[in-house]
Parts: sequence; structure tokens; C-alpha cells
Amino acid sequence: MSLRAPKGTDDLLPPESRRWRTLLRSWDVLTELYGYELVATPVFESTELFARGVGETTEVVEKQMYNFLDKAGRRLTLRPEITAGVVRAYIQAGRWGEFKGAYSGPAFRYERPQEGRRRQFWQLGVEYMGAPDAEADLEVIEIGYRFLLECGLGDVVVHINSIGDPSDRAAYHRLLADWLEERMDLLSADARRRVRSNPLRVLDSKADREATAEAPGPIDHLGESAAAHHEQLIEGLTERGIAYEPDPRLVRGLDYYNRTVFEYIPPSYGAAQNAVGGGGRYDGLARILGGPDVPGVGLSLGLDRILTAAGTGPPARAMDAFLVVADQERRSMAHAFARRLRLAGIRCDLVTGRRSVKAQFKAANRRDAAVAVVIGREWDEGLVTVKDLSSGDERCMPAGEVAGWLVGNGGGVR
RNA sequence: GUGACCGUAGCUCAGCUUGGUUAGAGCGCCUGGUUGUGGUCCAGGAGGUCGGGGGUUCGAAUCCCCUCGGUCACCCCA
Repeated sequence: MSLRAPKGTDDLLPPESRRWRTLLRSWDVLTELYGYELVATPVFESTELFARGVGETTEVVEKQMYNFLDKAGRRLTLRPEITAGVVRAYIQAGRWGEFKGAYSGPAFRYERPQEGRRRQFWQLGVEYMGAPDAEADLEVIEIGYRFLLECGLGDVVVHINSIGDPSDRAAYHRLLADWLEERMDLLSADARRRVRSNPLRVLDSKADREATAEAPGPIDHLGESAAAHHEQLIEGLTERGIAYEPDPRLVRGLDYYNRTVFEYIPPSYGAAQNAVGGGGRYDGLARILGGPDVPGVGLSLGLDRILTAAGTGPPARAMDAFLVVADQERRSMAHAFARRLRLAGIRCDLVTGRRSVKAQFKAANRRDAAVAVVIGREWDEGLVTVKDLSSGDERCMPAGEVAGWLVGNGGGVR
């Protein structure tokens, strides 16, 4: 074996890549329908952005980042998540009002790969800046939920919790830390280390699940305004028909969250890494990054996980028509005909170079075309022969009618 | 970072326990049967440092050690 893709990275090839195309397209359409405009930020940012934004004591920043120095000695990092970069761009642009952005792209974390956890993975997400109300949380949750339904994950459940505001949290942190300290001997080494630095994270650890089963949850120590926000959120979920489940242990690993946190879990997906997406409110993030005091709420989805959770159905058809050139002197006619079909939205192709009719039919079959269109002597009467490659049925028709006929039979790109 | 399992043809795998003549199968690929018909069928063909290195042995895909890679789980998260 010579050169391979780096550990924990995947090549995306057909036919699997067809499903990606379909989902990426529907993501674009869905977010546009909700008024989210495209936003794209660099795949690398200054290391400081993530250290400050995501949090120094988080697992992600402590040991999962791809850090490097550029030739001028700048400290840079391949983005381990995308929210921090989008909020940075929002601040930098200086248009500090309401802003709704949607993104799609790779993120990177240095971890041991396993199912649903790759070193390069694809995130889809939205960020809604400048909207403090629970209605904004609901909209964001709804977008993710609806997208997952479109992906075929009809049974997905939104796990939801509130971790309160920073002001509520100081008191709660002390309470939780004290509670944990009384049970230090029951905790894992990792948990013990975090009792004072980041006690919330202990709740989320599988190793400490038993020891912390009776621990006080953040949801029971919300301030008045955060509690009202959460109540409104739960009501809205019911109204919108979104399947949800209160999850008092859900805290999430990024420090910028406050109030609402959520994850999308498809119960039928048995892998250890079973959250196909998640997000929450981050009202303090813009300020931490040196910007204005603007609230925000966002969501990110793991496309790789969504696709494995949805299972491998039969791949979508990628080609409507494959042109077979029977007489070589008609090659340029065939190319012109292909251009016409493509203008009409028909996905078509033909081989380059002189190949036998047999070889061209083989190519048509390999490319998974719905029909082969023979360009031969009948062209002189303005006709082509169209062969359905699954049934084998052949019919002659005027060349000008082919595109319409294919669209009528479910072909073409929408 | 820790642990378990697995590396033989492009892909999926057999062979390894009990070391021994040219390392096999299915799928895929190429050619022909059919110079205007694919897929199906038939015949033929190409393709392998047995992950890599070292050791034991007259002899290693097979036994031992190291190493690299893959998978899953812990940890953590999308």
C-alpha cells in the first residue's frame, strides 16, 4: 500500500457522494427558506479564537486541536468547530444587528477515529445573532429537526436542557462542586481534576454516571428569566410538533453555551457517537471575542453521522442519458446534441474518442444512465433511438423531443 | 492518551491451528462470442513486495519479536 488518506480522514466518491450532493442541496434550500444567507469563514483561524471562544479547559481545546505555526510564526489552528469563526466574522464585519447565517464545511479534531468520529468531518449549521427570545431558539431547533426528517431520520428526538445564565451558574457551580467534592473517592481521575475548573462537564461523563446520578442539575437552579425562557421553549416545541426529551444531564462540551442546549439523537442509531447534531444559545460569546454584547443561538449537524445513521439506501441516479455515437462522422453532431440536452437540464454524457458501439453501451451501463440515445443514420431524418437500459425497450423519436420525454419520465436535475 | 480485535489480488474473503512443490475463490476489470446494443450467458486474459522490518528454520502467508495501518470501544463530541 503506497500513499493513503491521513488517519481519520475519508475520501468521498460515487456512488456515496451522490447522497452528499442531494443533502447539501436540500440544506441550501431549507436554510434559504428560513432566511439564512450563506456565510463561509476560513478553515484555519488564530489559535486564540478557539482558546477564548470554545474555552481553555474544554477537551477540544486542551487536546484535540490541530495547531501549527505559519512561516511568520503566527499561531494558527484548523477549526475544531465553526461557530467561533462565524461569530468572529460577524464582529469583524461590524454590522452588529440581527444576522442569520448558514454554513457548510469541514472541521478538524485530533482524536482516535471510531464510528461517527473522524479527524476531518463535515458540519452544517446556522447561527442566529441578535435575537434573545426563545422563539429564535425554536426556529434554530426546528430547522435542524426538519432537515433530519428530510434525511430520512424520522425518529429523531431532540434532547434538551437549560444550563442557565452565567450569573445563575456561579452559584450553581459552587453548589455542584461542593456536592462532587464530598464524593471525590467515587469519581474518575478526569472528573476529580475538573471538579473546580469545570464541574458541569463531570455530569456528562459516562464513567461517572452512577456517582453523579443524584447530583443537582442546572435546570433546577435557573434564575427567573432563564427559567421563563426555558418554559417558553418547551411550550414552543410541543406546539411545533417537535419530538423532544428533557435531558437534565446534557451540558455539552463547549464553554460558550448558556441557557438552551440541545442534541439530536436518532434512537435507531446504535453507535457510541449517536448525536447527529446539537447546539444551543451563546449570549456571551460575541463579547468574549472582543465584540458587542449581542446574543446568539446556533446549531450544527454532523453530515457524516447523519448519512451513516440514515443507512445506505439505493444510490440516487446520477445520469439521465448516455449518447452512443454509431457513425464516427456524427461525433460533432452528438456533442451539439449533448449541449442542447444539458441546457434543458438533462444530465447526459458521451465517451471521448472513437470507441465501438458496444464499448459505448458498456460505458452507458457503467455510468448508470437511465437511457442510451443512439446517434446514427436515423439522425438524417431528425430521429434518434432511445433505449431504456433497465427494460431494454427501444424506440425511435425526433431528437427535439428527447429532453421533454426524459423530464416526463422523472429525469433531469431539479 | 488507554484497551480489544483485524491486515493475503482493485473489493470481499479462504489458506495460517499441524511451516514444504507454480498462493486460491467470488465480485470487478480487459478481450472475444455479437464491426448499430449494454446489463444477463459462455470462453479466454491481465492483476499479488501475503502491510513493513527483523528473528527462528534446510525452507515462513503460516511460528516469535518490533513497527505501521484499519476497525470498534473508553474518553469527548458533530
